[in-house]
Amino acid sequence: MPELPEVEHAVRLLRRAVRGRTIAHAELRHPSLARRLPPAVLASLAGARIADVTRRGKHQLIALADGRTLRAHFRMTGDWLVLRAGEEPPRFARAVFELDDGRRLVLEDSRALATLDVHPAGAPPALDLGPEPADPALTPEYLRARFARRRGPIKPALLDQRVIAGLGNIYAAEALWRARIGPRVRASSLSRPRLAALIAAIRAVIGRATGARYTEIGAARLAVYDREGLKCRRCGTPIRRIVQAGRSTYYCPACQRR
DNA sequence: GGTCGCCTGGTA
DNA sequence: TACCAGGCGACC
Repeated sequence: MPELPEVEHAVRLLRRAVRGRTIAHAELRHPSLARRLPPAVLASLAGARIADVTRRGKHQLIALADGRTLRAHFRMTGDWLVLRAGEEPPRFARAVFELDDGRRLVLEDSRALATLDVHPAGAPPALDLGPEPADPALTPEYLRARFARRRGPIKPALLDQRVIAGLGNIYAAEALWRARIGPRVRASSLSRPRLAALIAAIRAVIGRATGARYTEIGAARLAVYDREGLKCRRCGTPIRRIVQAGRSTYYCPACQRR
């Protein structure tokens, strides 16, 4: 379940598995998805050839040869499975796409918060996302401008996808720790050098979105996330947990400056 | 800006 | 039984 590297991993898997294939049949297995995709739209996916799979932020964009875009967002627990012909979809299969070669592409999502949308040809999704972490357009000057009128703390601001696309709760906390910036510091108060350090930290923790999954990175590599009460890897002070904008924030109260 | 709701599960 | 969960949009 995904932050940007996990989504990138999923996109690569998906591209390799389904590009060039045609959807033979599409089926939804949860009412919250059915609410988004009317039966007629779902039925219209049959016969569509998959031209390519790309990513923008945490959105997966499945380009269909007829010009439409099938957009998938994993939210908290979504993932793709590719089943060989005859394999049974698992308990948490929320959408099943049967392909022309008999394999089935399954959206697996225990919490059922993931979304699927179909965008008509000629009307690609308008996502209103900021630059990707790896985008050279992500500069201290850019962040200065975006944060200038924000009164609130930096941590929730980093989760705003309109500012930076793809940063999630874990890596926002990790990046702030690396840059030694306290999560409650006002976004607008950060100087250019500190923003430069923050950008470098974001790139370091996200990696190059090489597709390493959180579970494969292993919790041992994380500096603060989910480490409440454990010693800061830099200074030994116990890590603290607070709640900001309804999300957990983990940080070191000693070496992350206020 | 903050809080809640969406859903359902895993874990203390 | 209660709390927590990697996201995000609606609402105040």
